[in-house]
Amino acid sequence: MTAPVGWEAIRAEVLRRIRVRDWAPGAVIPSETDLAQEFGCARATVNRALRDLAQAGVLERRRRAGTRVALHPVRRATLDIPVIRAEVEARGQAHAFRVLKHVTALPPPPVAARLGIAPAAPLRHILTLHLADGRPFLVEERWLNPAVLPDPAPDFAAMSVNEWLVMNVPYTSGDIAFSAEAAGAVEARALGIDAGAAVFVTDRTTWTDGMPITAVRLVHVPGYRLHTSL
Amino acid sequence: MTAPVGWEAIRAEVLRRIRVRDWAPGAVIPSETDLAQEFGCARATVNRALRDLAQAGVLERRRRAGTRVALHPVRRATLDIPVIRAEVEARGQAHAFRVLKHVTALPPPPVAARLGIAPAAPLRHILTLHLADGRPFLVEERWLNPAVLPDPAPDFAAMSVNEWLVMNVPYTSGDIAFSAEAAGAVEARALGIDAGAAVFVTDRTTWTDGMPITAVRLVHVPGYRLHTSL
DNA sequence: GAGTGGTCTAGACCACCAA
DNA sequence: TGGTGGTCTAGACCACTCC
Repeated sequence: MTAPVGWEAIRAEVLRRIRVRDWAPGAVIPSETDLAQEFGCARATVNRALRDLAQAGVLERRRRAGTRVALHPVRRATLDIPVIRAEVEARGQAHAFRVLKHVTALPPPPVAARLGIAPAAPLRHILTLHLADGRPFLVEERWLNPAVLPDPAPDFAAMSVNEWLVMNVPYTSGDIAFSAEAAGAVEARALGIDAGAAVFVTDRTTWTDGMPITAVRLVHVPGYRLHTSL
Repeated sequence: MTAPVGWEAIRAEVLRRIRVRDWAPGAVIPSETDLAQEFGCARATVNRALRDLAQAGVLERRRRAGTRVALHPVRRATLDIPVIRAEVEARGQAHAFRVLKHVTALPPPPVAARLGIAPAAPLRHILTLHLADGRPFLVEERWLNPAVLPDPAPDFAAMSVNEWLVMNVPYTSGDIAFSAEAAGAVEARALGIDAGAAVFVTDRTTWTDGMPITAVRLVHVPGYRLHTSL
């Protein structure tokens, strides 16, 4: 065997051994120390390769117990979630948006529950239609915690809420859910489609340091596909 | 300032400086060497923290050019894609499946194109209904390259194709697309829903070393949600 | 050419946890 | 309690690329 050089080569070699069943699913593989000796490199280099594979879901590592080949190989894919404007422009289309509605109101109970706030706390309710080359792209329905807004509130007609938040309240934690739903009347009219058409929906809720920021629901135009690679 | 200890503390401190606009989007931050000196740690530790943030999409790093705060903060989420059986069992439900159809046939041109093979090459065409607690969960329509099957072909009535592939053809590369569609007649009948209902669809194509393995289309029962966190 | 990040080394200490 | 992975160090060389 030619000795692998570099942590990527070691990763490739480890993958090869898994593929050819040299190391079977569930089996413990040699320790970092042993592999470093076999490959003729420092343990840190082996560590780098194995850590990468563990993050990818191929290996499971536990102190003392050692490193095992994952029994139920969970494929882990990464999704890029860009600003809507960037997503449209990445398709080579021109982005524009129109604020359809902007009020302060009480959120419906499910939204309040998702954000973890009292249902009696009023939030900004903003409905935005995003356009790609002038054609409807998606409807953004957002409930926004007014506490994150500066005193002279930003002009959401100039910069979309989506973009303002990303630029001004960075790195929040949150969760996302994707689903397929039948378009409601409001969304259908905004998107120019028939009510009841199958639409791709993204529900996102974000916090920063435990403070709820926003709950947003993106209703994409029919035909939208969310892509990624393994 | 209390000196951060450990690469995670350094990552947190860097994030804090970005959040408070100490380092603005697009701006170049100090070099690893400088930060290591400031934090009183080795450069490798700073490197670990910055590399992690770059992978998360918060920073952009280029040799010689230095490290910049990302201008268009792309959120990067990771999706876990388990075996269907594991996904059902993770909900605390019992998994079962029925093979509805299993033939050798020519794939429709779009499928052949996606796999990158000649349209005249026959593939296995397998339609499987997956059940959760006895109720329809999803329909799996798969086109499978027969070249990956061993000579006594596995018994897909005992182990689903999905699971057999994951256990026997590990770590392929591929791509995934998610979309919302109106249920077709066949899928609707199998899932026990009305044709035209909005269904969540996963399209996955996988290769190994450039050899096409399979193209699969998962049609989920209405109400299915794909979850992840940021 | 010079300065950046990318990587590797040889060694060390520590947290954890199965035996 | 010993062996494992997790991390850190201080130093080094290299690849890349902007100037």
